[in-house]
Amino acid sequence: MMMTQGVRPDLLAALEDRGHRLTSPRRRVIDHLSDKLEGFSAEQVHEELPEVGRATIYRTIKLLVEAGVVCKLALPNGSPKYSLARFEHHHHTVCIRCGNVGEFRAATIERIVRALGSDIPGEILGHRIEFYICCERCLEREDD
Amino acid sequence: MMMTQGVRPDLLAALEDRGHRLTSPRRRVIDHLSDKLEGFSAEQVHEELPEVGRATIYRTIKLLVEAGVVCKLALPNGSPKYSLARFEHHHHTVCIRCGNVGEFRAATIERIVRALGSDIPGEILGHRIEFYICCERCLEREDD
DNA sequence: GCGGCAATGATATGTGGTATCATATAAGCA
DNA sequence: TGCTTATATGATACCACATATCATTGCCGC
Repeated sequence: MMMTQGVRPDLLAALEDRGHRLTSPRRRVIDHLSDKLEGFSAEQVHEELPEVGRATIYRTIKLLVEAGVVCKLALPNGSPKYSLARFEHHHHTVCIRCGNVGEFRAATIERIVRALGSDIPGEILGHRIEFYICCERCLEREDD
Repeated sequence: MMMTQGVRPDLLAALEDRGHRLTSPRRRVIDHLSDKLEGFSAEQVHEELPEVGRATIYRTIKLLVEAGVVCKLALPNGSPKYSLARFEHHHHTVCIRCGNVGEFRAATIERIVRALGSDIPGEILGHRIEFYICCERCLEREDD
């Protein structure tokens, strides 16, 4: 099982390492996010933390994304969603029923991506790979 | 080379086949899009076709996306972009310098996606794969 | 050619996010 | 420990991208 207690210091350190101040609004946002094993939206965090300004919520999440400890992904309709990054480089599964976000690493994908380099004209700078799924929990619930 | 003249009838037919009326605003939008070998945004089309209402631009593009003849993709920052669909199922390359959108099909990717099914808990409903590149034209321009 | 229903477009609203800027505060330094 | 100042905050305004509303228009099947 993933250790959840370890996330908070990582997020704090990520900001500190990049020369940002550990202000109390930022601590509050990070405390709040540390619990979120599922994906979250910025608006949702804003509703859950009304004592922290909207702009600060967005700014803090943006800093965490830039630091690589939170990732921004997109639902099929394009609406944004954030999730804590557990692995360095990975891809996402998003359950389109419950919105749960999973992570997976796949060496095969990385190998394919490299191999595709020759088919694609120009220089590959990055990629985005997301799988839209119906998760096991939601599949079970459908059987009721 | 891709035939460009053939796109317009395809787009018109896509709407007609789904029971939508071929109104003059829709024809105007489709006429305009037929030329667009590069990606485009809805706002851009709106600016270029001020005589067609904003809502109608968005509605028409949405219908074309639903019909599968236009695809919606996202830049790395998440901002949306549309492109004419040349192939049935494909993935995109987006040049982050000039915004040009390319398409590619890769049987390898589809095979990998199927194989990954066993690694991913739940049922795979769809996926999104986008490559962010610097296209050849922009690479050349950098050499100046 | 006409009537109904789909489509239009002006307007308002919603969501996700950034710019501005006066005020507050973290944290390096004396 | 308390000063200094660059950095961060948050209220507000604004922007991009889009959808909801609804009175009016016009496509197209009869």
